[in-house]
Amino acid sequence: MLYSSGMKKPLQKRTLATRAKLIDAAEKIISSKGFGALRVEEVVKTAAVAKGTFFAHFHDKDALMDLIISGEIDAFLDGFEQKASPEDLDAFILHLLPLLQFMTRERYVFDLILRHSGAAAKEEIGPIARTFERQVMVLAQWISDGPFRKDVSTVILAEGVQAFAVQCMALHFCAINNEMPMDTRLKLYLEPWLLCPKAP
Amino acid sequence: MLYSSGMKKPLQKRTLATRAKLIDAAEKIISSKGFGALRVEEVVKTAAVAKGTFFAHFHDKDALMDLIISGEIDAFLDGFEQKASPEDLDAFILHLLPLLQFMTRERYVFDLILRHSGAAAKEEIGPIARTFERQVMVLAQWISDGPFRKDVSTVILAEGVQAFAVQCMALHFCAINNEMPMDTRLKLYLEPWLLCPKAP
DNA sequence: AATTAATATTGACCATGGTCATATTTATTA
DNA sequence: TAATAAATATGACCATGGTCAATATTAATT
Repeated sequence: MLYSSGMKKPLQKRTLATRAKLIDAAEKIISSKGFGALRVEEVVKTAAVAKGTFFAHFHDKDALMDLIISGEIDAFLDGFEQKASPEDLDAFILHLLPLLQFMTRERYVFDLILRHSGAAAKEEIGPIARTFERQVMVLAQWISDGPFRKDVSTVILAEGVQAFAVQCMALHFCAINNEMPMDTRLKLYLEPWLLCPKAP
Repeated sequence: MLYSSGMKKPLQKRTLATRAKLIDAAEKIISSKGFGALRVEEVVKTAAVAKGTFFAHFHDKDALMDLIISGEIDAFLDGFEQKASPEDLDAFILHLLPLLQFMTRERYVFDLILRHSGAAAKEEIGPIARTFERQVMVLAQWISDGPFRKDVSTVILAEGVQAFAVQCMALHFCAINNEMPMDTRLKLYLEPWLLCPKAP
């Protein structure tokens, strides 16, 4: 079974070791071939365990991806919390951009993130969904610290930024015509969203 | 092969007939068991053709879904174009709601729509992606006709509405806690988005 | 009508994610 | 430490989407 934070005794050395072997194997494959090329068969072969073992540790392939990708997103958020809040809209977008670029580095990754961002339909909220909540908190802080509109709750504003970011990322995968870079498009949305009761 | 609008001679009676059989079979299955339960095997069995035939008509299962779902969305948009534009924000949301409810009737459907809304990574823009473009046009018209802000391009505003709607639908699938109905949440976003330079 | 070219259909086969009864290992108890 | 219970690991097996060389049908050409 899958041990997520707050569950009963996930102890037992062997378990942790196997789990680590699986994750290591997966990360190795991902770093050489990308997320989309990961095959469960190859993970278990690399980790030298049986196929069934994989599914004893992760509910499905998505769950492993969820875990690994959320780890990367969390690293970005850690970085965000380190740095000072951006002092204007351009800096705001520039700060955010690397995360958006990671999320769109592969179509597969973006689809998976999208699919998991709204929390699993199940009872348990997944790792990526948690990073989305955390992202809202970070963005809300940025907004609260910056020269942005004050007539709307920072959380709503932050959720809006997230929605616009998703929109931009989705359009990023669009057909030929759409050559507008993500950050340019994002500014198009965020200007009227964050700077609305215009200050001169 | 798949004949999308604007391609060469899709004629030949037999082809059209087979294609219709496949779509009919799919719709029959969907109406009785839902989109998520559709199996290609069952479609071809119901349509009394071989499995390979399915893939001669549709690039993959998603392509068929794309076609059928886009048909339903287009029906909503037809309805929207029939009726007069909503005269305030509440009516705006109420008009839109049935479409959002259709899109969220099954998790499977929502995921598929999301995946296809940003246009296939390929060269050809798919049916659902086209409905999204069309939706922007309809929403832009609504916005232009209604008592909404005029300081931003109606197309940008419409794209924003779409982004917020997607956000609300995604959150709709969230875990237990999230009991806020979609329309309530949508209003939370659209009020500051569409009514920003507030009129009394 | 007969021949040829283009198009459509077929179904055995493959790739890959996921299941589950059984076996093995670890923890607990007598 | 031996016996027992609980937790883990195993791999044959299944479900399902998708491929493709071979076959059959329709259209075009003589």
